[in-house]
Amino acid sequence: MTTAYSFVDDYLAYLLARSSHLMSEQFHRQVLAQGWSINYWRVLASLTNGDGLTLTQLNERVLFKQPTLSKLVGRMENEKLLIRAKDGADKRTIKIFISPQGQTLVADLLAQAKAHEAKVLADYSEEQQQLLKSMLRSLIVHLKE
Amino acid sequence: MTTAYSFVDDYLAYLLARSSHLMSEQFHRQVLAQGWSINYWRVLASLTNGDGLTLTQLNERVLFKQPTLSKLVGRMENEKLLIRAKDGADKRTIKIFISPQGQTLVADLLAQAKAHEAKVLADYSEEQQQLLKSMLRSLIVHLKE
DNA sequence: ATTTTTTATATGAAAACGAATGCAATTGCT
DNA sequence: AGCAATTGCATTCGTTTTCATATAAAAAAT
Repeated sequence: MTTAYSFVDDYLAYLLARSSHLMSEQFHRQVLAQGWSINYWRVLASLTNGDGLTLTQLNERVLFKQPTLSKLVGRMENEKLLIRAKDGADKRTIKIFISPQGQTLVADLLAQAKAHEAKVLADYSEEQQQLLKSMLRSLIVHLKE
Repeated sequence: MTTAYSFVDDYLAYLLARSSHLMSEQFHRQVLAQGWSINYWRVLASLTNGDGLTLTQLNERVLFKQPTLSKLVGRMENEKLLIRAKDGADKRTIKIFISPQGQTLVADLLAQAKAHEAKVLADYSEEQQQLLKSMLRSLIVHLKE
């Protein structure tokens, strides 16, 4: 018998939720302390890789509900962090880009995020770090079916 | 060079958030389809192991903000899923128990949750499952400092 | 033994969220 | 081509969340 754990401590969904929560919380305090919102950070970080995403594409990465993101993007556009542009091909979609102001902000936050991650993972070997990440990537692919 | 990933795909906080989100979302749909709220499930699941937790103890497990949980517990008490009792020792604290109605509900949901987890993890070996979980437990302990 | 600080919970006002819905553009059917 | 079904995004409105704060009890300090 090796059931020394309570239900949640052996329940994958909970272990993921809890580790995610703790990991993000630490960094979020940093972001908040600089006067920025966590949601802003999440949107900007999700936009860094490409040249613009539609709202739907962005929503898939940023893990919000569509009305939430729609309003959030509106606010961020008002604050000149994003640019919303109609895309030629499909007239229903909008394409969302990071503005120059957004770029400087996100560059700063990205550096901080990497530094935070490095600090958290400092006690783990490179192999362990890559193993954990690759297991999570595998799980994500698996869950997307 | 092995940088085939965008920032977020190599960022642990994101991998955790995304896998957590996907893992929970599937089960949450089941819960919602039965007319129950996700937050109810989370509270009940977090209460299964002991004989009552104080609000603060419960809050640490359930990952909400304190006022959120306070009101949530109030609602759940109104719906006879929980029992709030003043604890003798410290007159400030309340102790929260699952009611008989709550017990039958949570027993049902627990079985479903375990079945869901088993289904998701079916393609992974027992060793892989335990490795992933133990890595997450380690990370959680590490993040709590 | 007071006073101060900290801890545990509750609550009110304001903000955010999300389900439902609306509208417009696109795709699929026949 | 014409009509139905679907997709992409915005908005409304009831509910939930949360920040700030209140209250009361316990612990710490003096």
